[in-house]
This record gives sequence, structure tokens and C-alpha cells, in this order.
Amino acid sequence: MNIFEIYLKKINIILIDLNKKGLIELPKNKNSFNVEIPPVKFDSDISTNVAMVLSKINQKSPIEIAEIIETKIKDDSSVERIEIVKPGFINIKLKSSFWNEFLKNIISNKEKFGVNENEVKKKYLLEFVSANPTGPLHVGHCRGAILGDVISNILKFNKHTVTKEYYVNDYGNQIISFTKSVYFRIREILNNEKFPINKPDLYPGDYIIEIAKNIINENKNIEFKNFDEVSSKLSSLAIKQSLLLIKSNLKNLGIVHDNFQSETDLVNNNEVEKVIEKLKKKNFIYSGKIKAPMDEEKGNWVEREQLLFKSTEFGDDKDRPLQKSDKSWTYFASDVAYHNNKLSRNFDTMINILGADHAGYIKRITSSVEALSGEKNKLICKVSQLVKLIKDGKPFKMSKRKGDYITIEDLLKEVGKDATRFIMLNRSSDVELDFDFTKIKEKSKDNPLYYVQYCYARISSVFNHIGKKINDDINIKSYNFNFSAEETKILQKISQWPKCIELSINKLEPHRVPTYLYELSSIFHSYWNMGKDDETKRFISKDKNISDEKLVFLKAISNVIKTGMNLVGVNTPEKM
RNA sequence: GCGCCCUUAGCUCAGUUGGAUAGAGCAACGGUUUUCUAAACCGUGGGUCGGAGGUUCGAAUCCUUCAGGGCGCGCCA
Repeated sequence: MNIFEIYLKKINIILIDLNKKGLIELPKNKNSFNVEIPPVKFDSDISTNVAMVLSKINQKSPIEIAEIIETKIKDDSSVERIEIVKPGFINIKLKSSFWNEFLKNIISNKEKFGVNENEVKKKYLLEFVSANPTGPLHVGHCRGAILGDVISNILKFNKHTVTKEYYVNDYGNQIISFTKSVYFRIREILNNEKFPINKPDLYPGDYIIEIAKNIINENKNIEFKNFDEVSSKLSSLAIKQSLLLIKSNLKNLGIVHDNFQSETDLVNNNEVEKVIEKLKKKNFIYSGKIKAPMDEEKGNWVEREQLLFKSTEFGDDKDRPLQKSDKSWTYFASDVAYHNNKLSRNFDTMINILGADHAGYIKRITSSVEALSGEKNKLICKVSQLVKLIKDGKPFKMSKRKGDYITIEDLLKEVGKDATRFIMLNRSSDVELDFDFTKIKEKSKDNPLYYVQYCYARISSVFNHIGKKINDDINIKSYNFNFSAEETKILQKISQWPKCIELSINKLEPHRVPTYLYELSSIFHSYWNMGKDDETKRFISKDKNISDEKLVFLKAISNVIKTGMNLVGVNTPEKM
């Protein structure tokens, strides 16, 4: 139940009616009409800008237009009072009967309140994480992982179908290095040969030792005598091991993918050749040369003829190579094949969540999807910016070369799943995020997670006092309450929940959910504390009773908090 | 050099897809606990929304331009 949508429709009907009577002119495009919450000082519930938008086309002042519209809005049975304000806003105060109906609706909808029933249901493919299968996930992967997971949760909440997919880059040079590293660790364990720690292309991390041990234990029959002989077998064993690690990291974060798509499989099934043929037929591929990047030292650059994709036709700054000099495919080539594969599975919309360091890649991959499908917004890429780790007030740097980076496992051990998810999601993904270890662990009030959870725990404690559980259904005989100013504030805030969901989806900005939950919690905490000064405002009276009205408010707030926290994927403890 | 992202209070950030006198938290200062959880609440101070132009009834939001910070720029993925 989105009250803003309801009133926008009502106003549109009124405008059409006034137009028929020749009282006002209407523009063709009504997109700039809106209905929203007015600032608190006006003591109104909803507000519309239509009079100002209509001013020009009608050659009348916004106030004059507003007065014409006002006469019609007055007829609506839910309207208590209308106020026309300065530039031309029409502010509407709704009758308490409307809000009573609203509350009744929320209580009966339970966790379904906020679902946009009118939205067309779509089939989404969401690709996220897709980190190289050469080791455990580290903090750098964490933000994108959570972002993707919560976007998926919200889409599903709105009854869309979502397939969560992980693209496994198990083809290419990094896999050869990784396999070699495992091989040397195996030799170290079995033959006591020292691991060549200074070789630059090897992975020094300790987790390689664990992988080596597991492979030795599970494959007693394999002899690790010659790298070239075992490399192909060993490679797949090692990848399998690191995927197990990655899956367990993700599971501990609360994330489970539906599908793992292997890059090697695509290559082996000749899907790259097929997609290149397809693009050749459409004339998007040619053999040519590209310019050196500006910061490349001149000596290192060898210009050569190579197979290129015409991404410049879609606005990219240069055409992109598909084949390396040894004739193997570039990462981009197999990724085009992967996206062709995605397209063949007929999703309405495909979303990729990328890290900031891959932002430069977006143009070419969306270009390829446009070339293949002919549709411009078939693939949407969302970038999550860097996470800056801060410990004891100082930035904490990780070094891949030393292998000393902080893994997701470390993170979860230190601050836990809930804090990690909530804090990582709490900021817009467009801005860098400070992740302050010490603050998050402090359980202080700087920590928005506790603030929201505390709200739920307080409500739960009231339910305990009256011998109920917070999840129990409540039976209200009749909804006929008069609301205080504080309660109206709560009602207004709750009425914005569907809008929050809608914006989170439309803009792929799920950080709006924790932000909203924080604001709602803040209003609740004020409401709670009113009982400190004024005993009549306490939830539970002296004779251990609770009024239906207060019960309804507690239930409504806790419903929204619970729903929201579920979307974020964190717990709502009943006691803290 | 080019592309993408960012710049809002001392610090970290929101800002309802262009609206009304720009909002939170932290930090600072002052107050609230015989009372449903003080992990909370209330109050005070703090702003040229990076700068300059433009678009219009109206700009933190859109466009142009400049400055500063971040990320990236063939055979890494």
C-alpha cells in the first residue's frame, strides 16, 4: 500500500476531469507530477507539486491553479484539510480514519507490507563476486558480495525472479601461477623442497599450504614428480579446493549463489568461437591495431595486428582485443561468450556487480551485449567503490605480494556477519567506505546496527511484559484511534517504506534500506523515551495493560524493522 | 593525456529520482535513570552543498567548464 501512488492517481483523475470541463490545460508528459511528504512544520501528510508544474502551460499563477484543484480534492472522503502554500504546493492533511485504515492494512499484510504489487514481474540474472578462484575471498570482495546479495533479496521481495550467478575465471595465466604455487607447496610437503618464495608469479599465501595438504590427502595415487605431467589434473583439483573455500566464505557471509559458470567450460565448448562468428556476421569484428595507452613506456609497447571488437561504435574510447599473441582468448573474449550464454537463457534484465577497479571495463562489456542483443539496457553494471580499512584510527593497507591481506574469514571473526553486512551496505555504493574495525567492535552508539537492533529488542521486551511474543499475531477489535503528533510522525515514516523499496530497486541503491531503518528506529526511540517524562505515554500502564493503539504501533514498527533487516540479511535479536 | 566515480557542518555521511527555512551520527557544551532495556532520549552551537557560468516558476540534484581526491587505461582477470 503506497499512499503516494494512490494519491497521485487520485489527483490525475481530478486533473483529467478539470481538463474535460475546460478549466485547465494538461501537458502531454505528466512525469513531473509528484506526491510526497511535506516538511514537518506544515502539519500535513502529503503534498503535491502539480499546481506549479501546470502554471506555465495554463498561463496562471501556481496559487490560482492550486485553488481550482483544491475545490475538487476537498470532495475526497479521506481528506481532512487542504492548505495551499507559498510557491504553489498543495498540502493535504488526511483524516485519522485514513491512517486507521492504513494501520489495519499494515498489520494484516505483516512482512508483505512494502511489496510493490503493480510492478511488472521480471526475470533477472545477477552476477556478482566472480573473484578469481585462486584463494579465499578478502575484504575487497566483501562489499560487492553483500551489495549483490541484498539487491537480490529486494528484487525477490518484490516478487521478481532472480538467478544469482558466479563467473569462475578458471582459464588464463593466473590459474597457471596458482597451480604452480600449489605444486611447489606439495613438493615442499612431500619432498621437503623449499617453496621458491621469491618467484614473482607465485602465490605466497599460507592457504596454498592447506590446499596442498587437502589435495595430497585426497589423491594418494597421484605422483607429483613433473609439473607438466600433472598440471592439468592438479589445476582442476586446486580450483575445486579454492572454490570450496570461496563457497564457505560466502556461506558464512550469508550468501549462496544459484549457479557457478566456468570460463573453461565456455572455452572448451567453443562458445568463444561461436560468439565471434556471430559478431563477425554483424560486422562488429575486424583485424587491426590499437594505440598504446598514454602511461605505457614507449619501449615496452609492441604494436601488432589483432582481432578487435568495435566497442567504439557504442561509445567506448578504443576497440578491444579478443586474442592474445599466443592465439589464446583474452578475458574479454570469453566474457563476451559468457554474456552471449546469459542472453541465450532469456532474462529480462542482467545485472553485474563490479569492483571499482573494473569500472573501466563496463563500457566494452555493455557494448558487446548491445551488439549481440540489439538492446541498450539489457545489461546494467553497478560498481561498488573501495573499502578503506581503518584500525586504531589509521588506514590499514594490504599487500597482495606479501599475501597479508585480510580475508572475509578474518573480518567475520572480528566483527561478525551482521555488523559486516549492515556497515558495508550502509553507504551508497558510489562512495568509498570507511570500515573502522575498532568502532564496529565497540558496540557503541556509533554503530547503526545496534541502534536498529535495539529498537526491535525494546519492542520485544514490551511484548514479553504482557505475556506475548513479538511475532504473535494481534487481535484488534476496531481501528478507531486518534493519533498524537508523535504517532503521526511514525505513520508518515512507515508510509515511506514502499517508496524506499521502490527507489532501492529502480536505482539499485540498497543502502537506502539501512538508512531508512535507522531513521525509523530514531523516531521509535523518541517515542519510547516520551514515557520517561509522562507516565501516560508509556506502553504498559500501571495495571500491566497495553492499549490497542500502542500495541498496533509496536507491531507496525517491528514488522517493518523485521522485514528490512531480513532484506539486509541480519538478525533481529529479541534481547540485547 | 583519456575514461569512470567522488567533493554537503571540525570528522563520517543522508538527502524521497528538480521542490518549501539543506538533514543525521560522531566530536564540543548543557540536561534526563526510585518508572516498559540509558546500546536510549532532550537541548545548544556549527553550512557560500569544491569554484564559476547556464537551463526554469524553483538546482545540493540536470548541462558546460575549472580545481582537488580516488580507480582504471593491449597479450591481469
